Amino acid sequence: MELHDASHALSALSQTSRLELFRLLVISGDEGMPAGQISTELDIPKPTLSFHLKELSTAGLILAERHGRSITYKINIEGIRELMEFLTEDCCQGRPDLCNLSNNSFNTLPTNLL
Amino acid sequence: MELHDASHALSALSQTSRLELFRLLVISGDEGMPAGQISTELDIPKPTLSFHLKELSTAGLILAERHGRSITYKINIEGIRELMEFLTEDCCQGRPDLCNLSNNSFNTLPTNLL
DNA sequence: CATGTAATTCCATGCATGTAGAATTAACAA
DNA sequence: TTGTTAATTCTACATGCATGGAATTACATG
Repeated sequence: MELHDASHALSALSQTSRLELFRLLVISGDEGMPAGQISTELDIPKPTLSFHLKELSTAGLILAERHGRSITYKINIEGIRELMEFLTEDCCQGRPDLCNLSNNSFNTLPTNLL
Repeated sequence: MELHDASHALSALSQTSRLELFRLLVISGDEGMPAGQISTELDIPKPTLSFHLKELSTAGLILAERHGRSITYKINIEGIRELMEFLTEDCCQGRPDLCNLSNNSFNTLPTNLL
Protein backbone atom coordinates (compact mmCIF):
# COMPACT_ATOMS: atom_id res chain seq x y z
CA MET A 1 0.00 0.00 0.00
CA GLU A 2 1.30 3.41 -0.95
CA LEU A 3 0.56 6.97 0.04
CA HIS A 4 -2.29 7.51 -2.37
CA ASP A 5 -4.21 4.40 -1.34
CA ALA A 6 -3.67 5.08 2.35
CA SER A 7 -4.90 8.63 1.93
CA HIS A 8 -7.96 7.28 0.13
CA ALA A 9 -8.73 4.84 2.93
CA LEU A 10 -8.15 7.45 5.63
CA SER A 11 -10.36 9.88 3.75
CA ALA A 12 -13.12 7.29 3.67
CA LEU A 13 -12.87 6.83 7.43
CA SER A 14 -12.54 10.54 8.20
CA GLN A 15 -16.27 11.19 8.06
CA THR A 16 -18.40 10.55 11.15
CA SER A 17 -21.25 8.83 9.29
CA ARG A 18 -18.80 6.52 7.56
CA LEU A 19 -16.81 5.86 10.71
CA GLU A 20 -20.03 4.82 12.47
CA LEU A 21 -20.98 2.74 9.47
CA PHE A 22 -17.56 1.11 9.50
CA ARG A 23 -17.84 0.36 13.21
CA LEU A 24 -21.25 -1.21 12.72
CA LEU A 25 -19.88 -3.47 10.00
CA VAL A 26 -16.88 -4.40 12.12
CA ILE A 27 -19.17 -5.45 14.95
CA SER A 28 -21.56 -7.27 12.62
CA GLY A 29 -18.55 -9.37 11.67
CA ASP A 30 -18.23 -11.83 8.87
CA GLU A 31 -21.92 -12.26 8.09
CA GLY A 32 -22.17 -8.51 7.47
CA MET A 33 -25.41 -6.54 7.18
CA PRO A 34 -27.79 -5.69 4.30
CA ALA A 35 -27.98 -2.05 3.21
CA GLY A 36 -31.60 -1.64 4.24
CA GLN A 37 -30.93 -2.73 7.79
CA ILE A 38 -27.94 -0.41 8.02
CA SER A 39 -30.14 2.43 6.77
CA THR A 40 -32.68 1.97 9.56
CA GLU A 41 -30.03 1.11 12.17
CA LEU A 42 -28.06 4.34 11.62
CA ASP A 43 -31.06 6.41 10.49
CA ILE A 44 -29.44 7.39 7.22
CA PRO A 45 -31.53 7.78 4.04
CA LYS A 46 -30.79 5.14 1.44
CA PRO A 47 -29.24 7.40 -1.22
CA THR A 48 -26.91 8.95 1.34
CA LEU A 49 -25.99 5.55 2.71
CA SER A 50 -25.37 4.23 -0.77
CA PHE A 51 -22.94 7.07 -1.37
CA HIS A 52 -21.03 6.28 1.81
CA LEU A 53 -20.99 2.54 1.13
CA LYS A 54 -19.46 3.24 -2.25
CA GLU A 55 -16.78 5.40 -0.66
CA LEU A 56 -15.78 2.65 1.74
CA SER A 57 -15.92 0.09 -1.07
CA THR A 58 -13.64 1.94 -3.47
CA ALA A 59 -11.28 2.55 -0.55
CA GLY A 60 -11.03 -1.23 -0.17
CA LEU A 61 -12.39 -1.23 3.38
CA ILE A 62 -15.66 -3.12 2.83
CA LEU A 63 -17.04 -5.74 0.45
CA ALA A 64 -20.46 -6.11 -1.18
CA GLU A 65 -22.31 -9.37 -1.83
CA ARG A 66 -25.76 -9.76 -3.28
CA HIS A 67 -28.17 -12.11 -1.51
CA GLY A 68 -31.44 -12.29 -3.37
CA ARG A 69 -32.70 -8.78 -3.80
CA SER A 70 -30.73 -7.29 -0.93
CA ILE A 71 -27.02 -6.49 -0.90
CA THR A 72 -25.01 -7.41 2.17
CA TYR A 73 -21.95 -5.42 3.16
CA LYS A 74 -19.12 -6.57 5.37
CA ILE A 75 -15.64 -5.42 6.27
CA ASN A 76 -12.69 -6.30 4.06
CA ILE A 77 -10.18 -7.85 6.42
CA GLU A 78 -7.28 -7.62 3.96
CA GLY A 79 -7.92 -3.95 3.20
CA ILE A 80 -8.04 -3.02 6.86
CA ARG A 81 -4.93 -5.04 7.58
CA GLU A 82 -3.05 -3.22 4.83
CA LEU A 83 -4.10 0.16 6.18
CA MET A 84 -3.07 -0.79 9.70
CA GLU A 85 0.29 -1.97 8.42
CA PHE A 86 0.81 1.27 6.51
CA LEU A 87 0.01 3.35 9.60
CA THR A 88 2.25 1.32 11.85
CA GLU A 89 5.00 1.51 9.24
CA ASP A 90 4.61 5.26 9.34
CA CYS A 91 4.34 5.45 13.09
CA CYS A 92 7.11 3.16 14.12
CA GLN A 93 10.23 4.09 12.21
CA GLY A 94 12.72 3.76 15.00
CA ARG A 95 10.01 4.40 17.59
CA PRO A 96 8.74 1.00 18.65
CA ASP A 97 6.96 2.33 21.72
CA LEU A 98 4.37 4.00 19.51
CA CYS A 99 2.86 0.85 18.12
CA ASN A 100 3.63 -1.50 20.95
CA LEU A 101 0.23 -0.81 22.49
CA SER A 102 0.33 -2.31 25.93
CA ASN A 103 -3.39 -2.73 26.55
CA ASN A 104 -4.42 -4.52 23.40
CA SER A 105 -6.06 -7.72 24.45
CA PHE A 106 -6.38 -9.14 20.96
CA ASN A 107 -4.85 -12.45 21.76
CA THR A 108 -7.21 -13.07 24.65
CA LEU A 109 -10.37 -12.48 22.62
CA PRO A 110 -12.49 -15.38 21.34
CA THR A 111 -11.76 -16.35 17.76
CA ASN A 112 -15.04 -18.11 17.07
CA LEU A 113 -16.32 -15.26 14.87
CA LEU A 114 -13.68 -15.75 12.22
CA MET B 1 -10.82 8.93 22.51
CA GLU B 2 -14.30 9.04 21.04
CA LEU B 3 -15.77 9.03 17.56
CA HIS B 4 -15.58 12.76 16.99
CA ASP B 5 -11.91 13.05 17.93
CA ALA B 6 -10.96 9.99 15.91
CA SER B 7 -12.79 11.36 12.88
CA HIS B 8 -10.94 14.66 13.34
CA ALA B 9 -7.56 12.92 13.45
CA LEU B 10 -8.39 10.69 10.48
CA SER B 11 -9.57 13.72 8.55
CA ALA B 12 -6.26 15.46 9.24
CA LEU B 13 -4.37 12.46 7.90
CA SER B 14 -6.66 11.93 4.91
CA GLN B 15 -4.99 14.57 2.78
CA THR B 16 -1.88 13.63 0.78
CA SER B 17 0.08 16.79 1.64
CA ARG B 18 -0.62 16.30 5.32
CA LEU B 19 0.11 12.58 5.22
CA GLU B 20 3.50 13.34 3.67
CA LEU B 21 4.05 16.07 6.23
CA PHE B 22 3.15 13.67 9.00
CA ARG B 23 5.53 11.04 7.65
CA LEU B 24 8.34 13.57 7.47
CA LEU B 25 7.80 14.52 11.11
CA VAL B 26 7.64 10.89 12.16
CA ILE B 27 10.99 10.25 10.51
CA SER B 28 12.49 13.46 11.91
CA GLY B 29 11.71 12.00 15.31
CA ASP B 30 11.84 13.69 18.66
CA GLU B 31 13.90 16.72 17.64
CA GLY B 32 11.26 17.61 15.04
CA MET B 33 11.72 20.11 12.22
CA PRO B 34 11.19 23.89 11.90
CA ALA B 35 8.40 25.07 9.62
CA GLY B 36 10.72 26.76 7.14
CA GLN B 37 12.73 23.61 6.56
CA ILE B 38 9.54 21.60 6.10
CA SER B 39 8.37 24.18 3.58
CA THR B 40 11.48 23.78 1.40
CA GLU B 41 11.70 20.03 1.99
CA LEU B 42 8.16 19.33 0.77
CA ASP B 43 8.01 22.32 -1.62
CA ILE B 44 4.87 23.71 -0.03
CA PRO B 45 4.35 27.50 0.25
CA LYS B 46 4.42 28.75 3.81
CA PRO B 47 0.79 29.85 4.11
CA THR B 48 -0.39 26.48 2.79
CA LEU B 49 1.96 24.62 5.09
CA SER B 50 0.86 26.70 8.05
CA PHE B 51 -2.74 25.70 7.34
CA HIS B 52 -1.84 22.02 7.27
CA LEU B 53 0.31 22.24 10.40
CA LYS B 54 -2.63 23.77 12.22
CA GLU B 55 -4.89 20.97 11.07
CA LEU B 56 -2.53 18.32 12.42
CA SER B 57 -2.06 20.32 15.63
CA THR B 58 -5.73 20.71 16.47
CA ALA B 59 -6.16 17.02 15.68
CA GLY B 60 -3.63 16.30 18.42
CA LEU B 61 -1.18 14.58 16.09
CA ILE B 62 1.73 17.03 16.26
CA LEU B 63 3.17 19.54 18.73
CA ALA B 64 4.65 23.02 18.21
CA GLU B 65 7.57 24.51 20.12
CA ARG B 66 9.17 27.88 19.53
CA HIS B 67 12.95 28.05 19.32
CA GLY B 68 14.11 31.60 18.83
CA ARG B 69 12.29 32.98 15.85
CA SER B 70 11.52 29.64 14.27
CA ILE B 71 8.85 27.18 15.36
CA THR B 72 9.73 23.50 15.49
CA TYR B 73 7.08 20.85 14.93
CA LYS B 74 7.23 17.24 16.01
CA ILE B 75 4.86 14.33 16.31
CA ASN B 76 2.68 13.93 19.39
CA ILE B 77 3.33 10.41 20.57
CA GLU B 78 0.35 10.31 22.91
CA GLY B 79 -2.07 11.55 20.25
CA ILE B 80 -0.92 8.97 17.74
CA ARG B 81 -1.06 6.23 20.33
CA GLU B 82 -4.65 7.15 21.17
CA LEU B 83 -5.67 7.08 17.52
CA MET B 84 -3.99 3.72 17.00
CA GLU B 85 -5.77 2.35 20.05
CA PHE B 86 -9.10 3.64 18.79
CA LEU B 87 -8.59 2.05 15.40
CA THR B 88 -7.50 -1.28 16.85
CA GLU B 89 -10.46 -1.18 19.23
CA ASP B 90 -12.65 -0.73 16.20
CA CYS B 91 -10.89 -3.29 14.12
CA CYS B 92 -10.49 -6.08 16.60
CA GLN B 93 -13.82 -6.69 18.26
CA GLY B 94 -13.74 -10.45 18.30
CA ARG B 95 -11.36 -10.50 15.33
CA PRO B 96 -7.86 -10.70 16.76
CA ASP B 97 -6.28 -11.68 13.45
CA LEU B 98 -6.90 -8.19 12.09
CA CYS B 99 -4.58 -6.36 14.42
CA ASN B 100 -2.16 -9.12 15.21
CA LEU B 101 0.05 -8.01 12.34
CA SER B 102 2.58 -10.75 11.88
CA ASN B 103 5.30 -8.79 10.09
CA ASN B 104 5.64 -5.87 12.45
CA SER B 105 9.23 -5.78 13.54
CA PHE B 106 8.79 -3.05 16.11
CA ASN B 107 10.49 -4.89 18.89
CA THR B 108 13.58 -5.55 16.81
CA LEU B 109 14.10 -1.91 15.89
CA PRO B 110 16.73 0.22 17.64
CA THR B 111 15.38 2.35 20.46
CA ASN B 112 18.15 4.92 20.53
CA LEU B 113 15.98 7.57 18.88
CA LEU B 114 13.59 7.80 21.77
C1' DC C 1 14.55 51.95 17.13
C1' DA C 2 15.21 50.04 12.51
C1' DT C 3 16.07 46.15 9.69
C1' DG C 4 15.69 41.38 8.30
C1' DT C 5 13.87 36.87 8.97
C1' DA C 6 10.36 33.32 10.36
C1' DA C 7 5.93 32.13 10.63
C1' DT C 8 1.25 33.14 10.84
C1' DT C 9 -3.35 35.10 9.81
C1' DC C 10 -6.39 37.33 6.26
C1' DC C 11 -8.87 36.70 2.24
C1' DA C 12 -10.58 35.37 -2.21
C1' DT C 13 -10.89 31.71 -5.46
C1' DG C 14 -11.88 27.24 -7.11
C1' DC C 15 -12.69 22.48 -6.29
C1' DA C 16 -14.44 18.61 -3.67
C1' DT C 17 -17.71 16.50 -0.56
C1' DG C 18 -22.20 15.54 1.95
C1' DT C 19 -26.96 15.35 1.55
C1' DA C 20 -31.35 13.61 0.09
C1' DG C 21 -35.55 13.77 -3.20
C1' DA C 22 -36.90 11.78 -7.67
C1' DA C 23 -36.19 8.53 -11.14
C1' DT C 24 -34.12 4.04 -12.33
C1' DT C 25 -32.43 -0.65 -12.23
C1' DA C 26 -32.57 -5.49 -10.19
C1' DA C 27 -34.83 -9.41 -8.28
C1' DC C 28 -38.42 -12.20 -6.77
C1' DA C 29 -43.43 -13.75 -6.47
C1' DA C 30 -47.98 -14.62 -8.02
C1' DT D 1 -46.33 -9.53 -17.06
C1' DT D 2 -47.77 -6.90 -13.31
C1' DG D 3 -46.75 -5.53 -8.63
C1' DT D 4 -43.63 -5.10 -4.65
C1' DT D 5 -39.43 -4.44 -2.39
C1' DA D 6 -34.32 -3.38 -2.25
C1' DA D 7 -30.80 -0.73 -3.65
C1' DT D 8 -28.64 2.27 -6.75
C1' DT D 9 -27.80 6.21 -9.88
C1' DC D 10 -29.17 10.98 -11.26
C1' DT D 11 -29.41 15.55 -10.00
C1' DA D 12 -29.13 19.85 -7.56
C1' DC D 13 -27.89 22.42 -3.76
C1' DA D 14 -25.23 23.76 0.17
C1' DT D 15 -21.32 23.34 2.80
C1' DG D 16 -16.55 22.67 3.55
C1' DC D 17 -11.63 22.31 2.21
C1' DA D 18 -7.22 23.42 -0.25
C1' DT D 19 -4.49 26.86 -2.09
C1' DG D 20 -1.36 30.78 -2.15
C1' DG D 21 -0.58 35.97 -2.61
C1' DA D 22 -0.63 40.03 0.43
C1' DA D 23 -0.54 41.90 4.85
C1' DT D 24 0.62 41.09 9.73
C1' DT D 25 2.74 39.53 14.00
C1' DA D 26 6.89 37.77 16.60
C1' DC D 27 11.55 37.75 17.45
C1' DA D 28 16.48 38.62 17.21
C1' DT D 29 20.47 41.66 16.13
C1' DG D 30 23.11 45.87 15.20
